[in-house]
Formats: sequence, structure tokens, C-alpha cells
Amino acid sequence: MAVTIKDVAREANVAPSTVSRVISDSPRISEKTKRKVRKVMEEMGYHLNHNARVLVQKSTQTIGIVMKNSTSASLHDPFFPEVLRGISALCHQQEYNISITTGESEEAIFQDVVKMVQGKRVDGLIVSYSKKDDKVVPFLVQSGIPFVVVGKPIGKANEIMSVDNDNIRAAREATEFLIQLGHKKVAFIGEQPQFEVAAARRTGYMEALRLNDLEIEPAYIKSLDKTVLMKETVDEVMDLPNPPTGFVVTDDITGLNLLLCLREKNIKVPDDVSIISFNNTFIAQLATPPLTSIDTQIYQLGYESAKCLIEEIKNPSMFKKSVIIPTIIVERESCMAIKVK
Amino acid sequence: MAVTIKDVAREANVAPSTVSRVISDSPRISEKTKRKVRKVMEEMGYHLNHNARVLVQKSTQTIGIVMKNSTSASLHDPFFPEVLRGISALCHQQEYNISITTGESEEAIFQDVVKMVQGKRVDGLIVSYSKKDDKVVPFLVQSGIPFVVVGKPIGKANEIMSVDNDNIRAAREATEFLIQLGHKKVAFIGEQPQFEVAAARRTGYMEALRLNDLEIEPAYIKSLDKTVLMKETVDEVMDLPNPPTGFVVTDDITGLNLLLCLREKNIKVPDDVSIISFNNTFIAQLATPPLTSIDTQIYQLGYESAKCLIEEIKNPSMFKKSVIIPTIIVERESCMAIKVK
DNA sequence: AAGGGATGCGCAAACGATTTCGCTTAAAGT
DNA sequence: ACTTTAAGCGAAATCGTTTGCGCATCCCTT
Repeated sequence: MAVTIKDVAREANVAPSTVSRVISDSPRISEKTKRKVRKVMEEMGYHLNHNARVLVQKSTQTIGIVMKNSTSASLHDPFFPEVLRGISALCHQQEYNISITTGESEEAIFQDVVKMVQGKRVDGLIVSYSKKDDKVVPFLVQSGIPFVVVGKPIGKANEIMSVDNDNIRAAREATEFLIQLGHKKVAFIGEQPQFEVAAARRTGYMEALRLNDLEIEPAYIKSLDKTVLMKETVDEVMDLPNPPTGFVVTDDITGLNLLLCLREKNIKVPDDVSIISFNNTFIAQLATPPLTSIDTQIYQLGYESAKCLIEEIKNPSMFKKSVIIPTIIVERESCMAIKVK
Repeated sequence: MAVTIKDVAREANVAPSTVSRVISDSPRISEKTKRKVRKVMEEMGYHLNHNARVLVQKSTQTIGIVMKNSTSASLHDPFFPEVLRGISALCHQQEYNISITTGESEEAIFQDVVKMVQGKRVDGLIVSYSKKDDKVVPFLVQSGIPFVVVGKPIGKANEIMSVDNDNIRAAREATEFLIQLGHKKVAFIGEQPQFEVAAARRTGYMEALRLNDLEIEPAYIKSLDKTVLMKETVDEVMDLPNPPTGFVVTDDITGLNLLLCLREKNIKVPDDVSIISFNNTFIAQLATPPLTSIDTQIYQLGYESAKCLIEEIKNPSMFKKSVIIPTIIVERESCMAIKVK
């Protein structure tokens, strides 16, 4: 049995309440008593029981992180680890703890979330994705618990805090980057558009084409899901009578994958086709050739979201702010000006 | 104020204790009462307060995961996310929660761990690395809390549960794989040898050389740390008068990195030099060329470690078991038989 | 009809903190 | 010298559960 506040109190000849006040360094206790009590705590090896405190204070000092299906994507993509890193950094600094969902299916994850909030295990949550028809966010808004989503929330944005990039713009810039290099036929490969990021980037891509008076070629626009192999979609696009010379892809992994598929077809990057990807995770620079990538500052995304969340937890504000993290194009070697023939 | 067990009790005309027993589905309560109580719980929207339960039961149903410095390595390397995935899978199945450390320096992480165990926030821990002179493991053994380390623990192994690969052997096999292909000059690049994995793999590498009557060339053995650039070490090795034709590297990232550096020097893989790496994370197959890699079954590593831990938590055994996860060479395109001249 | 299990629930004491009041005691004001 | 006032601390309630023990009630025995 561990030593409790009462044991300390007895040993120090004070009341438990006094010990408690010493712990929280209350100004109502004299320095003398504090010293005495602290000494006893030290001697007895006292340690605060977190749960007991939580029970009465009703604040867990813990935030929950909900990821998307860990099986498929979340933990394979360096994205999640990186936002986690950002979140983690802030949490540590603010002395908050992190608890993550363990579910693998959407439903299981949802149940995890329910348990977290109903069981009062967390003070707030960060939802690391934004997806159409997802039950998590609606549940959270109606539960009233503070939370923030990384990405642009679907629906009534002013009731939901969020931290996001301006993905439409970023995608537009990425596409225009290729256009500026002389590419007139640029393709787009993204995640399924249920994910808001993918959708936004796709519209940014189309916007760029439109603004530059380029035709939007539906055959150039592909979205990936687990069922369809990258190789097939690359084949489909590159075997077109009039294949693209540039690709905008929504993440670095897809970029690597594309690189690989093109290599199999003996298509050279950047000589034959250029590639620009998103996220600028560490693998972008490790690719051969290193990928030009839009840095979405994932770490910051995580850091800021934790910051917003904890602010909100500490004093719930009327208005739910949303912050936009800027993006930067990081040029490497996967893009090349189109050759004039 | 949320609805408590007492509210339910009042509404259902039973005692709080009865409600509690209904929750745990005790056989001492009649089906009739159970139905009645459950109905009331449903109607009132009752949800168990996790902390209150923890306080009395003394079991948090939560395990802590300690990672190595998140800043530098942990979350950049797909290794950690992947073991997390394995851990997560088992935890979900066993209804355990996961809480991760947030510290970034070794010292901060240590403090996190102390808080977790002293504050009774977790029932057990998984230490996702094994490093020399680390304070975490010693602290855990003397605290008496159940824990398991992923990797081979330093020191008295029979007091510590662990889940690991046979890294010496795996490295020997990897090296011999190259030797079998005719390579006589094979180099080794690994993490700093404070990390047990790196050390083990290095000795496996040397063992292979010895067993095959090959000279151990110190200039071929390199270890990486943050301060030294990959490029430099590659230069050092390849600019040797008698450069190696094969590389054993201790992880896929280093493999990618090596690939990149070689490309800069216009050295072709696998034509000029062969590479075999460790872990077989997803990036191994996305490399150009795809890397031949030793699959260490990271997911299993995580899964098994969680399994051991939870078993131990449920009934602490006298002897601390340690399990070895087999490794498999996954051949891809980064190795080639040496050309006979 | 009395004794003897089962069976079904309730009482009340934990669990380890925090916190609201109120009680001393001593210093200060008049 | 007597009231005020503030400083320093303690008593006890509280947070929401679980659980050991005990008390009825009911059905069987004999």
C-alpha cells in the first residue's frame, strides 16, 4: 500500500488538508510548515495519486487523440506520427497527458471516443483527420467537450475549432508550379475525396488549371483507395494516348509509389515527367530523386491544435477559433521545365 | 453534473451497490432487477465514471508506452509507429488504454515515466527501445511495476520481460546473404552502439565475416549519430582505395539515405553495390530500387510485447519470460551477385 | 411448523485526494 | 484592556465507484 496524504499528515503532525495545500503550494500555509511537510513527504516517499485528484477536481489533464483507422493508413503514413510529435511537444510543456485511440475500424474508433468522453477520461480531444460522414465530430459537438480537428471540419465551421492548411491554395500553387515550368498536361492523384484534404487539394488543382486556361482532363484525375493498386492507376494514366507530363500527388508516400511505378515503365523523373507532392515528410528528401513537396508543416499543425485545445479547456470561449498554417514549396529534384521541342 | 450510480439507484429504487453489481453483471442480482436497472441507466444516460472506478479498484486498465527521444528519431522512423500499431491492436482487443510519454529529452521521458508509475496512472509499461545507461529500465525494475522492453534488455535478462528478434543471427544471415552473392567486401552502417539493436547487429555482421573467413575491415564499419552526416560517412567508405561492394545497414531509412548518397556519387545500386537493410518497413518497398530488407516483424514485436505485459499484469508470474520473433529476408532489387571479372 | 439453506439486496466503509468553513491564536487597533 | 482582524490550520464533506458483510425473504426439508 502506497503512502497517502494521510500518512504524511500523521507523520508531520498536521491535517491532511494542510498536506494537500502544501502540495498545491497554497499561500495560506506558512513556509515553516511547508518545509516540514515537504521533508516528511520526501522521507516517506510520498507521491500524489493522480486518480484521486482527478476524481475530485474533475480535470484529468489528459487529452485524447483520435486517429483514422490505424490499420490501413494512419500509422503507415508519416503524417500521423509527425502531428503526434507536435501535439506531444505542447502537451509536455503544459503538463498534459496523451491518450490515444486503439480502434482499427471506424466503428471501433468511435466507440473508443465515446468511452473517453463519457467515462470522463479526457479533458478534450484532437481529431487528426476530417472525413465526410464521420460520426466522431458530430458526437463531440453534441457532447460539449472541447475538441479540435486537424483539417477543415465538414459543416458548421464556426462551432468547431480547427487547425488546417489552406489546401485549396496550396494545391493551386503546386499545380501552378508545374504549369510555370511549362507543363500543360498535369495529372492529379489523391486519396478518396471523402477525406476533406483530398477534396480540397483536388479543387485547388482544378482551379489552377482553370486559371491558366488549361483543359481539365477527367482521365488525369485519379483517387486512390485500398482496393485499387497504384500500379494500375499509373498505367491507366500513362497509357493514355496523350499522357501527362506532370503529377500533383497528395502525399509523399503516393509520390514514392508513383516514382516506383514510373520506373517500372521506364519513365524517367524528372526528365520525362515531373512530380510534386504534399507534406514534405522526411521520406520526400529520401526519395530518388528527392521529391519537390509542399511543406504543410505537420509538426506545427499538431502543435497548434494542442495549443488551441488546451486554451479552450482552460477557459472555454464563446467563439471557436480556427487557425491556418502556411505552406511552403520545397524544391528538390523531381520537377523539371518541359523541354521545348 | 453527470448522472451517477446513485441517481440511477434512486430512480430504480435500489441501492447504489445493486447498480454497481448490475454494471459488472454480477450473478448475485436477479435478471429482473438487472433489466429494470439497465432500463433506468439507459433512460438517464448513465455512464460509468472511469476514475472513480480506478480509484477503488486500483487498476487503471491503461498501459504506458515509453518511446525514445521523439524529437530525433522515434517518430521519424516508421519503427515506432509500427510497434505502436501492434500494441494498439492487442490493447484494443483486451480493452486496455494507451498512454504515451511526451518528453523529448531522455531526462524528460524519464520524468514522464516516474509520474506514470508513481501517480499510479498505468498498470504497466512497454519500453520501446533498449539502450545502455538508460535510467528507465532500472527504475522500473525497482518500482516493481510490470513492464516489458522491446529489444534485448541490458543486464539481468531473467528479471526483465522482453520481446525481441535474434538480431545477431539476423545480421549474420543478412551479411551472409551478401557473401553468398559473392561479395567479399561488405560494409556495415548502424546506429550508435549504445542502442542494443545496433550493437547486436554489428556483432552479427562481424560473426558472418569471421565464419566466412573474411577480413574484418574497421574502415568498413560505421555508426551514425545526429551530428554526423550520412553523406560524409558514405564518402569516407566509398572513397577508400578499396571500397566495399555491399552494405548491411540497420534500418530502412538509413538504406534510403545510403541510396541517395550513392546516387549522388553516381554509384549504381545494385549494379555497383548491393544493399541489405533491416526492418522491412513500408519504405523499403517504396525505395528506388526497392530494398532487400530483413523483416523484423515490427507489428508482431508490438503485439507480443503488449500480450506479455497484459498477461503479467493479470497474473504476475515468478519468471519473466522473453520471446523472440523470427526474422525473414525479403528479397527485392537492391542486391545483386558480384560480377566475375 | 420449525430449522436450514439459497437467493437477492442494502448498508456503510473504503479508495486518496480537494475544498469549504470555521476555529484558534496572536498581533494590531482603539 | 478589550475588540478586531488576519494568519494558519483542522474537521468533515465530497467526488463516483466497489465490496465485505449482514439482513430479509422464500422455498425445501423433515
